[in-house]
Amino acid sequence: MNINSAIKEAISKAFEAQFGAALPVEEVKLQPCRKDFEGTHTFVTFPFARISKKNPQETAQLIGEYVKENSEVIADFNVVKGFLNLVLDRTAWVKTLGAMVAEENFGFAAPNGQKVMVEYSSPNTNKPLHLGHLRNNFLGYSVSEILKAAGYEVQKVNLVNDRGIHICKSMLAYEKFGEGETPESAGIKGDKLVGNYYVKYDQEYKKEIEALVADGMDAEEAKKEAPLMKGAQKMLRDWEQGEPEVVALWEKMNGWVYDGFNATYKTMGVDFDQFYYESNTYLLGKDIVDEGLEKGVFFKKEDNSVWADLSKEGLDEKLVLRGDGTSVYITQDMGTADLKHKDFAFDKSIYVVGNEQDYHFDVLFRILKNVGREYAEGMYHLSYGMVDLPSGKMKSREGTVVDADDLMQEMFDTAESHTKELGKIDGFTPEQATELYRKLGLGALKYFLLKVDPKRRMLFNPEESIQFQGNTGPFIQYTHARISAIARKAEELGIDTSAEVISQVTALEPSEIEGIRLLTTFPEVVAEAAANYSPAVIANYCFELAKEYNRFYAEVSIFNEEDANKLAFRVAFSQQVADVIRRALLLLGVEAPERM
RNA sequence: GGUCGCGUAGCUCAACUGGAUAGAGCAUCUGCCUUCUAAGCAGACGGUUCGGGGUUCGAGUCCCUGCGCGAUCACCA
Repeated sequence: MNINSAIKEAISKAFEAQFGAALPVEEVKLQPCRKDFEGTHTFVTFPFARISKKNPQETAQLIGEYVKENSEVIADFNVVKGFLNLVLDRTAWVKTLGAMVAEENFGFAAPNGQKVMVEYSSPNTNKPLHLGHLRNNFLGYSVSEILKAAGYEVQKVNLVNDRGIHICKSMLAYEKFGEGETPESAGIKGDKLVGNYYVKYDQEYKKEIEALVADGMDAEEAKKEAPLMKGAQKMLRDWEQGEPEVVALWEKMNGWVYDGFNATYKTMGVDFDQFYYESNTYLLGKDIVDEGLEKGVFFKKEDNSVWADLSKEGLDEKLVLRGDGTSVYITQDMGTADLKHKDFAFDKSIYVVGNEQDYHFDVLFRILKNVGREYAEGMYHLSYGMVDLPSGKMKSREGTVVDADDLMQEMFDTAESHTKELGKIDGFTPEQATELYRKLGLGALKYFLLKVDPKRRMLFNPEESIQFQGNTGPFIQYTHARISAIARKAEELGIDTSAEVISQVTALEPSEIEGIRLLTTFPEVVAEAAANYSPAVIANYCFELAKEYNRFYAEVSIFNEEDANKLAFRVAFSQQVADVIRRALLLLGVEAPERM
């Protein structure tokens, strides 16, 4: 039984009976009752006074009288101005819990037949992953899991930026200064090694510019004329021509980077169903340019360059093909969109990309609509804010980035020292302990990055940001571990939590009622998180549920309870909370330990 | 300068999409381990929701305006 729809139906009927007015069930909105009033659900009557033809207070009173009389789930009510507060019947709560326990995967929706593609991560292969990538990856993974839970078929994809001038810079620096170094010989991860040469390139390039300027050259000209810049550009041309030696070097170095990335992805706990590589897609999109010209949505300038005129939509003109016929960034994005749709036939296509590309995606989606791509209606740019450090923005070339591998390792170390300080490591094998530190450290980090609304930019202070108390991943994990201990003990004692037994319970504690009420909202929470592409909704829910459970845990004894029915009910309630916490955390990519 | 986003307790964030007296965590202070895990619980302290107008039964939320911060406005990706 669904308690929320039962209430809504009762209210809808009350409108019919008391006012002869129609109020469809879907239009009945309930909100949680404020703590200072008696009841759990509140119906606000102000918007409906028009329909009832009574003032809000009278409306609330008359509805209250009707539902108390006619609905089995409503035991009592009180009216404060236009607010109708409802007190539900005990047996309704008990049945509700029973129904949740019986339902497999409570809260997750049945398949809705829709397909959604989520693109995230999308790294450059010239440098290692950093803190900003962590937010991207955690977001993309979590949103994918949330969409699955909401009934979608999800395809996670990673569009790897594996070509271009920036890659050539690393390659050139390696060729000039590498002396045949390999990840094995240097003893570092492949992505780190390649990243070092990207930095090396920049250092040497700056030296060349300085030298040229010292010889009297203009600074702007020096940037163009520096041999390293010339060399990188030549290398890019050679690569595009398929020059065997350049391609071989490119393959070798990208191979190192992928080994490094795969290790980092594994540590992060993210995965992909499909990879796209820009080296395969960078020539796509030109057919769409032709198509747009034919349809008259693009126009050609005298130098043969092709443009989209978006001025009528409040934007500017946007170049989609250079005068020499070569592509720009948006050209290949247009082509890749077609490719993705051909591969997966999505109803929705999500791009998890930082907010510095808001304008780019606005333009891209409009162009695709203008050339008649119906699938463009389902495209969405999941734009997230940058992660700033106390020192300001992260700049990879200035070495102020927080490396993803290093940060995760720090988290594991911090989790280890916390756990040891608390003396909670008894009975763990070394392997189990390591596994626990991994779950806790990663849980703290993921939760920290995901609990904030994606579009907000956020501050990350390595010393202070990560805590293990309060509104944190480990707090929620701890709640789960506590309940797991209860479940183990109940198992040992052979507690019978069958529906028959728990339905015999004769009284409920306020914290049990509030806990069950929170549990009933889980399906709506999942749906809301999916609709808003927001893991923060799930995170906040987990915290609220864990907090409420901990209150219950402190106030109510389980195994000292003499009434066997109450005892069984509390065990069942606890297990249901643990189950929802566990599965909600999984939507964030966070694992819930059995012990900690 | 144009466009977009953001501005809530000392700090980090919520606020069910317009509902009641704006809530949590951290920090500070006070209690609670002989009882199922104290990474916990209870309490205190903390607010002109950036300023000013407006819309209505009701505004942190919507509209206008000013201020501040950020992003973007490339034949870069």
